[in-house]
Amino acid sequence: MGRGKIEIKRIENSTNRQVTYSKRRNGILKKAKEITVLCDAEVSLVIFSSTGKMSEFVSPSTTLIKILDRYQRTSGRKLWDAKHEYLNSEIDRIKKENDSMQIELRHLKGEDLTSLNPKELIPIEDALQNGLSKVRAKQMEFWKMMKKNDRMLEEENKRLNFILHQKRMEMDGNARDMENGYHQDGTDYPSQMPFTFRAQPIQPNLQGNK
Amino acid sequence: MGRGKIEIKRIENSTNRQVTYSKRRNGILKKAKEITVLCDAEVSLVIFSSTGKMSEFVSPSTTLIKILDRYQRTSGRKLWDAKHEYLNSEIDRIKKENDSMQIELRHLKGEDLTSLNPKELIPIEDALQNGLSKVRAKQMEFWKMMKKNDRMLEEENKRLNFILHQKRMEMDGNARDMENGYHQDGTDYPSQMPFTFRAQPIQPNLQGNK
DNA sequence: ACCTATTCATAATC
DNA sequence: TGATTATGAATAGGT
Repeated sequence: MGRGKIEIKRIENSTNRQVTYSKRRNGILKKAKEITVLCDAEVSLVIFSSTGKMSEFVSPSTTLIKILDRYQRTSGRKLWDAKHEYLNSEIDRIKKENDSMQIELRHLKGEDLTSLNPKELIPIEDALQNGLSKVRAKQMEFWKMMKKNDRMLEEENKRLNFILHQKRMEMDGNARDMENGYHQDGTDYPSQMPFTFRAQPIQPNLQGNK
Repeated sequence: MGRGKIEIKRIENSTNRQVTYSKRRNGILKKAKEITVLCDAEVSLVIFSSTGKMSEFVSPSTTLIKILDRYQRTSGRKLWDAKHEYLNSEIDRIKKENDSMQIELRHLKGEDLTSLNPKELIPIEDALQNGLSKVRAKQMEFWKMMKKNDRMLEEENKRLNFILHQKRMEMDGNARDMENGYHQDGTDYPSQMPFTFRAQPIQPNLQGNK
């Protein structure tokens, strides 16, 4: 294609070579784009000219890294070294751990039981029973704490009401005094404030941390 | 180029797409070879078809790894490190998943409950209750199956005993015949073995699979 | 997988 | 470099 046929061998004239390079590089890039669109293929293309200039194309649906990853998996050849192998093995290890936990969780939730035989159901039942009693013990604990707290609040309430009542009585007395012309400023007020208003609510960790 | 112009967009007909893919892939590979020879460029080309088949070309003067190394140096973009980071983030992600599952498991087993408040205990209790009832339903299922099996075995037993009894009667008859001078060697011994010893237990899948 | 009309890429030239 | 164009290559559609 072109004004004449050319042999496929190194173009000796460097200018010519350079020109041909540009044209053909564009051609290949175009073709690469086209095949990705037409055939939804995944392409990665990296070209270095003889002068060291780089051109690249990667299908928009992916990345060079993903393609190289897939390359390794498909071809079996390794591009990355020990570090990556280590990380990969680590991922495998954790994933396995994950899977077994998932299975255990499922079983505890009563899912996927069909694959189990009666002997295997026993420890699951035990675990559930045990967990349930522990959870309920905890709830009981909370319950008792709340009840205790309730009682204390009630008592406190009574006490406050009592004090309040007394206070009212005093005030009535003062008011009568004032009417009788006897005056005094309120500097003694703070000491008259009931203790309980300063007390912190008695909740040993009822809300939990979190 | 071709019998008609085509738009550059995904070819919907899959057969057609596959055919076009093959043709164009060959075209690109050829062009890649040509440019390396004509312009002594370095090319790496990796293509995955939509069906997952891989094709590759790397200039003979080099290797994919060398090209990728050069890619990193030239573009400044990191391939190995990026891969590294990706793997690390993946590990983090899975580990987090792991942790949350572990916590859930612990809670279901009644451990680490101190960090929870009463409201958080409810769904755990529910899950346990639910799991327990499912596990017990499964056990009940097994139980029924076993009982049914038992009944069948019992009936079978009765039947066999009956047959055995009949057999003995017959034999007694024979024995009397023999005592009357009618002899025969002991080849019939096996038939004297109670049938029941040969009967296979009827277990419709009691062990489950696995 | 092969065929061929057609479109496309590009070598040569300016 | 960039544009032009004659020519060979690539390939779409059909068999």
